[in-house]
Formats: sequence, C-alpha cells, structure tokens
Amino acid sequence: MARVRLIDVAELAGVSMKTVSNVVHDYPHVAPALREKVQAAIDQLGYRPNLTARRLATGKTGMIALAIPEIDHPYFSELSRQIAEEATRRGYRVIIEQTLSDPVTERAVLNDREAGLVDGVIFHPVRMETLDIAKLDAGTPLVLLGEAAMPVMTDHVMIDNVSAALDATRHLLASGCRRIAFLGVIAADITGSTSQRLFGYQQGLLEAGVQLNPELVLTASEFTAEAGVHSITEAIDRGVRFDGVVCRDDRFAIGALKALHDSGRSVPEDVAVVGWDNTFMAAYTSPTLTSVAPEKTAIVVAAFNLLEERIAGYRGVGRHVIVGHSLEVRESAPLAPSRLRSRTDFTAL
Amino acid sequence: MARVRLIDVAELAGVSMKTVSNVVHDYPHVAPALREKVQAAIDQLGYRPNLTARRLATGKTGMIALAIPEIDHPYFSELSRQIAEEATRRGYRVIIEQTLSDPVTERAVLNDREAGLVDGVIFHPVRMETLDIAKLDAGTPLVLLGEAAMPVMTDHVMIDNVSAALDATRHLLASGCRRIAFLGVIAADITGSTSQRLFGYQQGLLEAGVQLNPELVLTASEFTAEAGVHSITEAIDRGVRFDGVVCRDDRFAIGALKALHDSGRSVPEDVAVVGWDNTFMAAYTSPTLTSVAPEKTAIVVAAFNLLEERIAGYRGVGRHVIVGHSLEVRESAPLAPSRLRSRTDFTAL
DNA sequence: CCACAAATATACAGCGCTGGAAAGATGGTT
DNA sequence: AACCATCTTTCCAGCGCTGTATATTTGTGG
Repeated sequence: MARVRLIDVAELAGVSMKTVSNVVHDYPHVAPALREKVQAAIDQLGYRPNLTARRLATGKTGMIALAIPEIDHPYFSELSRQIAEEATRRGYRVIIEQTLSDPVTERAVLNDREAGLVDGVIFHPVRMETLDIAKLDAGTPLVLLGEAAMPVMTDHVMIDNVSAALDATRHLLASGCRRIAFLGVIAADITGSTSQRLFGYQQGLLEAGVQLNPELVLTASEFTAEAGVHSITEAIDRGVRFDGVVCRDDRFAIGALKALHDSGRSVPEDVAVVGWDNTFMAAYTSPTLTSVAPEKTAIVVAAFNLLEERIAGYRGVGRHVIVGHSLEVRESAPLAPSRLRSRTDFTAL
Repeated sequence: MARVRLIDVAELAGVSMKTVSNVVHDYPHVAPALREKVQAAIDQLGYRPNLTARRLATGKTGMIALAIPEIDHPYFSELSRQIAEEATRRGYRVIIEQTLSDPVTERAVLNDREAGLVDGVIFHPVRMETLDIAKLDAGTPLVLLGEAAMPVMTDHVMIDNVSAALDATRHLLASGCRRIAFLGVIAADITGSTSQRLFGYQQGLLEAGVQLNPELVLTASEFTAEAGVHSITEAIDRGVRFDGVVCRDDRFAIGALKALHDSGRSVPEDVAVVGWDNTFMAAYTSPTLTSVAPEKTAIVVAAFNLLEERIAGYRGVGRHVIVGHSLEVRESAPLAPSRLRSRTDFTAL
C-alpha cells in the first residue's frame, strides 16, 4: 500500500523528478517523446500527486473553510450548496465547519484551527462579538456573513435587514393586518440579526401609526420549528390576539403555520404569516409561505470576490457589501387584503 | 504577515524545535519551568502550528471527505450534520464534496482528488457503478453509503430498502388502500436504490394479492419536489386512479402532497401518502407526513466504525452493514383505516 | 562520592513536492 | 567551426513539522 511518489515515476521513466512534475503540471517545454514516456510511467504506476506535500511546497492550499451554525438549517444548506458550487467554479474545495452556535467552537474555527489549512474562511457568526473576531483573525483571509455589527477590519456581506423587515411589515399592513406579531427573539443570538429585523418591524408599525405592543414580540428558546410552534401556541393560550406574524426565519414560520393550523386558525384569513430566507420549503407548505428572499447568489459571489481579493494580498480596511432582497409573495400573506372573516370575529375562534 | 514558525518560537525561548513541539503536544516529560518559558514565547509570538506541514511529517491528515449528491437535499443535509458531529467527536474534520450526481465528479472524488488529502472517504454514489468504484479506489479507505449493489472489496452501509418499501406498502394496504402508486422512478439513478424500493413495493402488493399495474409506477425527471408535483399532476390528468402513494423520498412526497392538494384531493382521505427519509419537514407538512425512517445515527456510526478500521489498517474484503429502519406514522397515512369517502366515490372527484 | 538508571533536551534526517539556478542540447548564424 | 540564443532537463535547497537516535542532566543507592 506504499504510495507511489514522484521519484518512483522519475526512476521508472529514467528522468528527473522535476521533469515528471512538469508533465503533471502540463508545463509547455517538455519534449513530446519524453512527455509520453513519463505519462506512461505515471499510468503504469498509478501515480497521484500528494496534495499535502504540494501544499507545503507552494504555500497554497486551494481550500476554503465555511463555518456555519448548522448544516441542516435549510437556509445554510442552500447557502452551502451555492458556496460549494462557486468554490468549484473558482478552483477551491470547501471544508465545512459546523459551529452549532457554540462560542467556543466559533472561536476555535478562527483561532488555531485554520492554521495553514485553508486559504480563506467564510464565516457566519452567531455568538461571537465582532471585536473578538477581529482579534482572533490570525492573518487568514476572512469574510463574514450575516448581521454582525460592521467590523472595522473585516470584510462583510449582508442584506439590509432593517429594510427587509420593513418591507415585510408594510406588506402585512397593506393587506389589512393591524395586530402584527414578531417571532422570535432569541436570547442567545447576540449578533444583532434578530434585533435588526425587530427594529425594521417596529419601524414599519410606527410609520403606519400602529402602536407598538410588547406583548406581540414573541420569544423562542432556540432556532427550530418546534420552538416556533411552542411560542405561537403559548401566545394563543395566553390570549394574545394577532392577525399577522413576521417571522425571523422560515423555520419559525413553518412552526407558526403548524401552530395556527392546530389551533384552528386559518392562514391567511385569520393570521397572515411572513417567513424569512425563502428556503425551498416555502413553496411547499400549505398554504405556501410568503418569505423575505435574500439574494443568495449575490451573497455568495460577493463573499468570494472579497475573499479572493484578500487572498491576492489586499490588506485594507473592511469592506461591507449589502446585497439585495425581495419579498416572495405567496399564499400565507397575499398582496390583496383577502380576509374572509372580519377581524372582530377573531376572538370568537 | 510572515507566519511564525516553530523555529522562531524555539529561538525566542532558547530551546530546540523539538522541545517546543513537545510543549505544543503536551508531551509529559518537559520540565515545568521550560514548559512555561516556551508557552510564553508561543503566546508572545502568537504561534499556530502549520497543519499542512504536520500532515506531511506524520502522514495523517485528520480529515475525511464526505461525497454526497446534494448538500441541500434535506436527507443529505441532515446526514451531513450528523457526520460532522461524529467526525468532531472522533477528531476528524470534514471536507464536503457535492457531486450533483454527475458521474465525472463522482469519479474525480475517488480518483486523483483525494490523493493524500484525507484519511478516508464516505461516499454516497448515485451514478457510478460499483465496479468502477472498486477500480478507482486508490488505497484511501472508503465507505459507501446508500443502495449500490454489494461491492466485493468496499465497505458499505445501507438500510434494507426492499423490506422498508414492503413495510410502507403493507401499511397502506392495511389502512385500506388498493390502488397504490409508486413515485418515482428516475432514469439517471442507476445505483438501484430506487429499484430496490420499487421491488419491495411490488412484493407488498403481490403478497396481498393485488395485481401490479404498470400505470401506477410513476416516473420523475429529477430528484426534486417540483418533479414530484409534476409527476402526480400528470398522472391525475391522464386519468390514473390511485388511493395511496409510496414515495421514493420525502421531497417527492412533499411534491405529491402539494399536487394532491392543488387538484382538490384530500390526504389521507382520498389518497394516503408515505414518504421516505423522515426528514425534518415530514413533521411540518400539512397533513404531516408518514415516512420511512432510516436510523441515521446508526448509519453514521457504522460508517465511521468501518472507516476507522480501514484507516487502522484493515485490508480484508468489504463488509456490509444493514442498519435498521422504521415507519414513522403521521397524518398522511395513519394506521387505522380512516377513509372518509368510500373508495368508489373516488372517480367522482 | 561514584556508578548507573531515569528523566529531559537536542540534532537532524526525512515527509513529497516545487521553484529557481544551472547545466546540457539543439539549431541557426556568421 | 566557433558562437549565441533558445529550448530542455537536471540539481538541490527549502516548505514546517515530527520521529528517532543521541546527548545531557538529574536523581538514587551503595
């Protein structure tokens, strides 16, 4: 099982190592006859270059790390797919690190772990403070995703969360909702992505002259559909009345749909629901889910552009790219005011 | 930006490289005073070991590759998550390769790409023939996932697809279905996973004395929910009558639920639906989805066990591990015969 | 106070590959 | 036939780290 090395091929072909290396790399100035002989030796021995050794010699790894909270969150799995594809297109391979939103793991990702292993890191932080990140950045090019407060030295790609939440809220208001809830605030999320969305939601209500009602800001224990179900169910049980919900992400929205269905409410007639991320399931829930749609492709492309500039040697201050978003309107919150029951009947449910 | 090397630390601390290395590795026989001095130098310089160099020296990479068709297929993203967690537990990092079911990419994964890069590969093939795989295995430990025909030399983990499909079919039969469709056969899938499921479905019908009807075997163009929608809709339009569907995976099932809903059929009253993979969405569709549940954790653990044995040097013939499965019964195909309309009314829809 | 074992620390040769310098061929000029 | 310029090929010093062999120090008992 001893691996075939460059020198083995060289000996068999009766040439120097470098010539074999040149053949492997398609270096142009190799005489055809020699090239053929070397190739034959390569084939005969089944030679495969040792990438680790090549890396040590060249200093380039050709790999990037993608650090995300959860691989199987639909938003992140869809993002991962696009990143994997873009990486392939640009000649990189991807190491995926799952942080599970654990601050220690997040730190580890940036700290010693990426030492010389990857050419760059794309990182979606959840628990780490921006300042921490800046400190730990040990020279490996880094691009941040998500809503962390603008770091000074680090590149960063995000959508305008405030404005997107504003769009979602306006949409619900336009369709006639007046008691709009927000799902959900999570204690552990300190990067501000939720709070930006909450802020946009509040702004939307205020500009429409609707008074803010703290009761309508629902909290959740974790980022799962189940937590969404629980939060909505509990609000209903508490007697909280609402006719619309802006959800922090699609998983919460999916949970909300279930909770509303189980409690006998119909969507969107009784309660309109807006999700966030426009993940694939949004088109397959029943009713289908209106959802804030970040331009995922733009995020991925922007992230790679920034990363490759850093890899190429850019050492300036952090750039901050805001990519577009839209509202994908589906059945759970249609455009037209389509309420079948009058709002005043709501309490009768 | 010049990286700090072991020798830099050694010089600052006034010791040999190896002593620094020993400190980094917590080698026990280092005098406390020296250890402290070295640690101070490490901290002062911000030294991080170069993993690529370490790899070259040790020959171990501490990485495994996971090659799957699509990162964002719920089954694979859930599997990936578990693999990532198990890998962390066992001290490995994971490179994820997305093959997109492309035979060329699949080949590349096994062929030159893993050269010395990873200690092992976990691979879920879709298009490659088993024989091909055996040929390309260049010495890197390999474990196959999924339903490829038993390879002779390669380790392999799967569930018993025939028996699982049989269970699903029996379940539908027990609840009163008689015209049970199978969704969906895909031309591009040559590994036999679909055909095994189809076989189990047919066996289930036969043992119940139900005649096979080729019309009820629905094909799909690709592995997406949309293709499932299309296939079911088209069958309905063609006038195919059915009161149950066994789906090849949850995405098809989700598409089936949508198509049935859009055509005015209710699930499970008119048509009962069984999915496959028991992905997270199964609990959140409306109605919730009965689904074949492979024991994902068992798959992951078995795969790692086999892989680590190979890494440790096992060179014997391929082992084949069959892990358990169950049927997660939910609303789309409940246990009891719960049909509201009589079957004869079906055509009236 | 010495011999000898155990505990610590060092030296250095690789791991397999690449990059640049240098050597060797080749062929066209004058 | 001597001389370049150009094309091919070889040589060899690293890349940063670890494992083994070896040297040095420390500790113990007689």
